[in-house]
Amino acid sequence: MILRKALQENFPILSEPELIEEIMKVGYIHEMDEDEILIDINENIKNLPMLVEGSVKILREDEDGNEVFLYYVDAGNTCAATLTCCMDSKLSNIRAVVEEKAVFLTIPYEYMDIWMGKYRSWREFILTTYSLRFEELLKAVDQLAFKKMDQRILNFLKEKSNLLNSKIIKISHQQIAYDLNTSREVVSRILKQMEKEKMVKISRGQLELLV
Amino acid sequence: MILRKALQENFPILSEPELIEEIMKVGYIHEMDEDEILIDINENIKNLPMLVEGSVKILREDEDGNEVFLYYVDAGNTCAATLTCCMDSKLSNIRAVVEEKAVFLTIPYEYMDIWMGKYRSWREFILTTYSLRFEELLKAVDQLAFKKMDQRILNFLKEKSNLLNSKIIKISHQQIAYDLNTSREVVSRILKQMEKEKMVKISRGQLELLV
DNA sequence: TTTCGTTTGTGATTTTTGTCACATTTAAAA
DNA sequence: TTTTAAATGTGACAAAAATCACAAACGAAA
Repeated sequence: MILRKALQENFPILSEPELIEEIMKVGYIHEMDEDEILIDINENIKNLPMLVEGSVKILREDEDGNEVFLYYVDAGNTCAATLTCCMDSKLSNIRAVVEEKAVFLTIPYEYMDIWMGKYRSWREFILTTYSLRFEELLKAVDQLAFKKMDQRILNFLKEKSNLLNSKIIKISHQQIAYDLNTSREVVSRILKQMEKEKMVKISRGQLELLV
Repeated sequence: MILRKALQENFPILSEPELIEEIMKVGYIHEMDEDEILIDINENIKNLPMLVEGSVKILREDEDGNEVFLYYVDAGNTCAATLTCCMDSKLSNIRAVVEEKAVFLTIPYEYMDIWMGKYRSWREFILTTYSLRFEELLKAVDQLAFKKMDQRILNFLKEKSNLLNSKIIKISHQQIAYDLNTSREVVSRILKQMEKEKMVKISRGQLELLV
């Protein structure tokens, strides 16, 4: 019952009644707390997590363990990198960490392909997901290729503020540094400068975005 | 006849005979020379170009006209960004420039969705394309996020050498600078250093990769 | 052969980012 | 209240990249 409502509200694109019935049969609800790792790098993924509540941060890692933030996935969406893994049964090439306490609707991967042939709206959902994630990834490329660190920090804060729907962001300078693959000192200096320019208000473990 | 052979050789994944017949009916062959722009930013794309011969370079541009290289598409493939455009009838968010004289098999966009429902192998082709391009894009992110300019140049040359299947690469320092969104001087200096380390041999308008 | 445009070389300087070594501050736990 | 760990501030310095201002070399065309 609750599942049905969650589907209707968050995934209205999935409109075919028979598809919804199938999802009800094979999907199950799963919860995870902030900072828990939903998907790790090189993990073998057997289920597609469709996000019903909360949000997830997608990260990329290099050989030395350096991380870089790619994009957020929030309610009504799922991660394209995961689609790939499920379909081709490959290992995950990204990490997904719960950003806000999350509720998932989890679909065993074997149905993904079956439903592709059977349900028009499932096809639309999968393709829309790819399309959206591709665009998100291009936005990440833009930041990395064209922006200096001050712009990247500002943009990162704006995105996060948007996601949380709050101008107040609980995060340490070190965490920002991890997400943007830079050093804590650099973040601190730039934030200080931004405070001078009345763009943020700095408190311990918290920032208020003023723009 | 030639078209049928081109399909068989380059897109063996498209295995259903009826699909092949449909492609024969609605697809047509199109040629383009080196440096011609196949798709430009903000272009409205009405056809899906499936690459039968040659290769194409995919670029991203920012507001100021700076460019950055994303990945190559070669025979047997198509561009994911273009899929998105065709399906959702959005404008292109990337530029595609012919790298090696190219032959395309062009499909009017209205068939893309129809075939998704009708042909299993077409679905596989589209999803495989998305999956491959997504991975390519992640590789581009890795370069931008984690590598210094010397590594990026070396990697760029290796990719290009691989694509062309030749250790000899005809390119100016300026063009490398454009593709990596840096300055010509930086490229020249780093190449000079790489020459000292016996990694390349520099000639005017040409490089030989020694590693 | 001379001319001219493109390509490459290079030194000097600045900006941006990263690193190191500590000092301080603050919130929470003991 | 005291202790402790995490978070932040800061100056000095190094490294990487960008910018500027030319000089030189080369190849194609006149």
